[in-house]
Amino acid sequence: MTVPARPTHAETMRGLNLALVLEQIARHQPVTRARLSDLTGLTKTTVANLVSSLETLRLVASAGPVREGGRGRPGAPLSLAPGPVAGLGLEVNGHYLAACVLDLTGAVRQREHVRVDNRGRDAQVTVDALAALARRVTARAGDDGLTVAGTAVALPGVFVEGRVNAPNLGWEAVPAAAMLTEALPAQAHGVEVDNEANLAALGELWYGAGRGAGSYLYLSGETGIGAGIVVGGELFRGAHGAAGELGHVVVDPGGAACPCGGVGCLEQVAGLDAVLRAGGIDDGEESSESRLTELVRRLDEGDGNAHRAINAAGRGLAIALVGAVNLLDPDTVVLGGLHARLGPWLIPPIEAAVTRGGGRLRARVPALLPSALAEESAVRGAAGTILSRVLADPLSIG
Amino acid sequence: MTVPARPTHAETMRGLNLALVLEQIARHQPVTRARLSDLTGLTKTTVANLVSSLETLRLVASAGPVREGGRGRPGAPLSLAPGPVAGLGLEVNGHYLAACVLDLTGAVRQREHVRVDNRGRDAQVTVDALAALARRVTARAGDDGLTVAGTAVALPGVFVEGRVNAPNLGWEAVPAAAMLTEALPAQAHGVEVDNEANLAALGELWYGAGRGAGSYLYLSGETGIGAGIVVGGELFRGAHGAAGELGHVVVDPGGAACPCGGVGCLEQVAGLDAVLRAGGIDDGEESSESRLTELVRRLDEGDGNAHRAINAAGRGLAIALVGAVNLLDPDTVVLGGLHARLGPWLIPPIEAAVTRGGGRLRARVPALLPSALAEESAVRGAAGTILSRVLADPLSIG
DNA sequence: AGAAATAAGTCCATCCGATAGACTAAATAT
DNA sequence: ATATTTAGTCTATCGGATGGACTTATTTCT
Repeated sequence: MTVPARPTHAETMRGLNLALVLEQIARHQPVTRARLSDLTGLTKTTVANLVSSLETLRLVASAGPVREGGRGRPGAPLSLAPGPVAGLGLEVNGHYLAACVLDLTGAVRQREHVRVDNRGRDAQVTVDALAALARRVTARAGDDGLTVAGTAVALPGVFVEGRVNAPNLGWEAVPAAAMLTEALPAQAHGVEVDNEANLAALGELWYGAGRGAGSYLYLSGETGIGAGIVVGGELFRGAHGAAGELGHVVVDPGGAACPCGGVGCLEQVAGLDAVLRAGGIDDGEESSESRLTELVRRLDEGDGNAHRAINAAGRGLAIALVGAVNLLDPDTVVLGGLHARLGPWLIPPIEAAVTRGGGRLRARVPALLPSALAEESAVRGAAGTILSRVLADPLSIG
Repeated sequence: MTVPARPTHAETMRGLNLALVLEQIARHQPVTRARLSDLTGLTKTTVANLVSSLETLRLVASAGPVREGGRGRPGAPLSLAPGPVAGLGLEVNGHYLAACVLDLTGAVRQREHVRVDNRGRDAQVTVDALAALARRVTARAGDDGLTVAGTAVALPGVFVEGRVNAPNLGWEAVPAAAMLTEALPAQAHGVEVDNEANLAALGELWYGAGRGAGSYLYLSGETGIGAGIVVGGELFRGAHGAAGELGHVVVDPGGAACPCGGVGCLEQVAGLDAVLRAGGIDDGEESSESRLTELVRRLDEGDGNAHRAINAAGRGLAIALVGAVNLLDPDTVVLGGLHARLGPWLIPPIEAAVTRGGGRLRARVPALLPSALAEESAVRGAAGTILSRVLADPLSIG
């Protein structure tokens, strides 16, 4: 269906085949050249050629001779090199800053998580703190023999023409990408910025609850509610990159007004503040973390207000998800953040509603899973973005 | 991001470049080889080579020497050949059968529309009638010097493992693709079957209201309500091809039960039957066509029931569309079928609601347009599907 | 009108990268 | 030890894009 916009010449062909071989190595490692020839449909000769390029790029290395006792000459097994290429993932959230470095094999080589209240802090101050964190982590990764090939940052906001609106941070039209490029170490050139829900969805896809799924909806619930939509192993971003604003789907036509301008938005019944308030937990001075823990305690105790709050949230989520499932046809739904914590109470009623609503239309009802990476989904996804680019275009690291 | 699953070799490269050149000819015709070289980034030599292949495939021909008074030697302008390659589009609907033949330039070379009530008719009978229609149209196209390169069929149903469930036709698990392949003329080998809303969305995309849009939601409203989702010029089908079931989005949590198993589905307030019933128009013997005309008459007259009915439908559609727009981020919404007819009454309130709901989050509120092709969207889209395949892979026509 | 300039299109030698198949290497089976 | 089997390398070849020289058709300058 899609025709490439650019011409294809011999080098393009080589790039595509390099990526193809590298991808198969990643998927089947350790793997011999002979097997790669079968997997890719390329000749043994060509595979040997491509592999030798990948070796000089230091993306691939021969792993120990893992034999499995066949007949003829044993093959030389190849695997992704655990260095020097690495991806750096960063995250800014209302309540913390986080960073992690992944090597090509997807292993976490560095991680750091700093609790700090970023809500309402000056954007420049937050960016500087993030840059400092990035420098620390990058330095430690360097000591470990790793070179960061790129950086991606997860932000809880919507991107409009290169500027970020992040209500939960108090950011309005902040040129985050530019500020970060400025503040980050030079080797992190070409910083990418993306929505937290999108990157968390990718994190779960590559390293967490979505690994088997191939196509799903990741629900990112904190103060705001967003969704990352994965279809056929790729993120669905919509026309302007603003897809997935599940928090403002209407779930209660007669309900309360929302700051977004609408009425009865999901966020108003299933967002963090709404749930805590309805659960009878005061704003107070405490962190939302400890207030959430308190809510969970009351739920365990059987407190009536807490249960009414979570039932309302469950009903809202069910309505929104029935709609999303009907529109998007995913095969799994992953609950993250707040809703992963509340999974034990939320999942059964939502599952029932999704099965009922439109259930007769569909061959299979999507499964509902809690996030597997908890607060790390977004940083892992961010770092993975860099790795996935390297895998898709090995020559890009020059 | 995406790595091709298949190896790339010299011939693959050629195929891609052929498609690239052909696509540019389609987009910029009439166009000279020199200009194509600029547009594609391929050398003059290569372009000349590729064009000569396209000429022997009879996909491209030199159009009259349209000069624009430049200096040097004038170029030989190339255009898509208006034959012999053509695509055949078919449609089965509750109330009619339709067919059309498009040549490569997208011109309608044959069309036929047969009013017939297919609801509850035996599927085999309907398929045979469709095949007869296809044969007639194909024969006439043949007299006109056209060869049908493929056939696509639009059905108002959901596809589950190759079988169609089409409640509005009374079809359950009908192996439509197989039956059609059997019944249709041999040259139509490899018949494709797709959802009516999807093909109508493509029809509007290529030849109708979506031509400028690039990314939109097409609302296909008759007895059932479906949506075709176009993003970046491509159809979004979801994990199992069942995306776009907008009719079963929940818009009235306390509302009526729907045969799908859910409660308060959009179809129950904005589907054809629901609107007619609420508008006080009896079932009777008349066709839904004439009943709809009657509703429009009463709306013009200012009848209270009719207005209440359409207001309820508008509210439901607004809720569903606010959700869909938030999730999918299209830049346009196109109303088709029933809702195109009722556009004058529906569009203003929906537009207001979509602007309110989530309006502050988005840079631009999507435009709302009525369908430009009316009942022809789906057949045109179906035929266009064939043409788009030829354009994307010129060698496929051998 | 003739010459110079300009642009389009063709021809040819070359280069890049994949291929097929012969050849070498390293293991097991007899 | 020898035959067999499988892995990996080497070499000639082929398909297809390239760059630059060449031819052709038209406008502009003199």
